[in-house]
Amino acid sequence: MSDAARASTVADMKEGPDITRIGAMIGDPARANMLTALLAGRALTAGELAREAGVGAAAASEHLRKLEAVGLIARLKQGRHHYFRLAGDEVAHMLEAVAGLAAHHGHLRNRPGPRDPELRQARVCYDHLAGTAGVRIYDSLAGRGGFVLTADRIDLTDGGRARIAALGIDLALLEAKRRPLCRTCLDWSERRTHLAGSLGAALLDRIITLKWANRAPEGRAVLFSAAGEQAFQDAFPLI
Amino acid sequence: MSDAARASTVADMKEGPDITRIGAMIGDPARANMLTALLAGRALTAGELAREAGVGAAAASEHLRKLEAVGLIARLKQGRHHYFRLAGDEVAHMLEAVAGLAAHHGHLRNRPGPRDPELRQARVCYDHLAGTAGVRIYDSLAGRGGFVLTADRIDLTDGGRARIAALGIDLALLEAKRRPLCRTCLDWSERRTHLAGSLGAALLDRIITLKWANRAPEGRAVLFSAAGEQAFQDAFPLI
DNA sequence: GCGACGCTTCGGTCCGGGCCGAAACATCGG
DNA sequence: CCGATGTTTCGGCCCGGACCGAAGCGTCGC
Repeated sequence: MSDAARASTVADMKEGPDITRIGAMIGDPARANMLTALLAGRALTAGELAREAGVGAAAASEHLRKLEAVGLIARLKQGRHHYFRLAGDEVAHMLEAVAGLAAHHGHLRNRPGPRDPELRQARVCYDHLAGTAGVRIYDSLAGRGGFVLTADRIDLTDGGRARIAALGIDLALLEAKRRPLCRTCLDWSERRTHLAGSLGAALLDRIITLKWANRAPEGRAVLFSAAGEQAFQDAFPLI
Repeated sequence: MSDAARASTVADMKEGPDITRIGAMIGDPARANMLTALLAGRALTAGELAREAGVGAAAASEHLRKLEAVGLIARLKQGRHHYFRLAGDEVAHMLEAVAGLAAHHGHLRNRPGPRDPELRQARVCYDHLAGTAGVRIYDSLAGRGGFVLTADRIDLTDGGRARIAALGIDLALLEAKRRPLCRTCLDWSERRTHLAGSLGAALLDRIITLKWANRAPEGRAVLFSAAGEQAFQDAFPLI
């Protein structure tokens, strides 16, 4: 049997979407490093991503072209720089799901790194808050009847809406957008669900605006000030 | 810069778990087909997965060893067969996330197909009946005192022997063989035990001989006729 | 005991693709 | 215009790994 004949036979057997292309993207170390770096939610240039991946400019360009072709990242040309970002929160959600499995099975990176505790405490997951702080938001809202879980959705209750509004977030503005308001996202460090979607993004944005915390200049860490930590815990009490 | 030096530099930059190994598993077409086949929730043998993947037994064995080492699938040795299933619902969730992205961007493959419900209703498990029908045989015999369960054996009672004989099965012939008469086999679609062993094989053979059902020309499906379905339910009433 | 069957291991082949250096292209500042 | 800088494209090297056939085990059935 020729390779072409076998390939077509296999293709006929397939059921469901073709997950091979996406898996191959994550399966390469250089591309995995790029995607992990982009999980911080910031747009990075080709050169920066080449350094993150540990490869030369030529190899990086090839990788970025493939990632864009598959639809995992988006390109924005600005002057002589090419900026790249994740294509959407669905990509971030998928990457976190993979990372969760990897962490569960003990496939941790060679060196935990000095920033690892900070990352577990609070980090950016694409555009919302993850880590202990992210889970706290979810638990606080859930524990006080802030939302109700249906089969596959989260719906805010009146009480939950009031608490969100008290933080200065305009819910009507968020709901006008096509993007889902509430989504769950599995946390690889806490192995718990936290809040994603436009509301999750708005909450992170509000926390930064209120200066409760600042984003680290590089990476995904979110650093709370002492006063900000206190205000955050008051805003999202447990039980 | 040497490869080793670059690798350590990259390791220092890395944040979070290593997603590369899992991505590489999904990235190979043969392994992706295996995982997709296992997404149905049933346990499949190495040979069946080799056919699903479109590769030989040797290549399939290699793939299954790697998938098991990474923790995506679990192995259950049963006789000379090796059954494989997904390691857990988290694996399924991750695969669904990847498949969702693939479907959103790429093109859909063949849909699950009409055979799937038939397989869950009645299918061949090595040489005996599994699925809803297989479980029904076990439940009917057990519920009416057809056999008694000891620590590790199943023994037919006189009442059970009479019911088997009434179907036209020569029990003395079966017992003359060295193969165990009764065995239990875990059903992966029903998650229940059903009847295996030489009696289980004889029952399936009898059902085919009596033309209550026919085996599908391909695959494992067992298709009951309307009259055969009625006769089957009369022969194995519940409670 | 024997052969048949399913799965794994071993040895070897071969192809895809990841990488780099060099050159081409694009953009900016002067 | 010019060189400097960022990115892509091209040509070629090379290694990892996917694959198969054959041999080695273990299990089943007679």
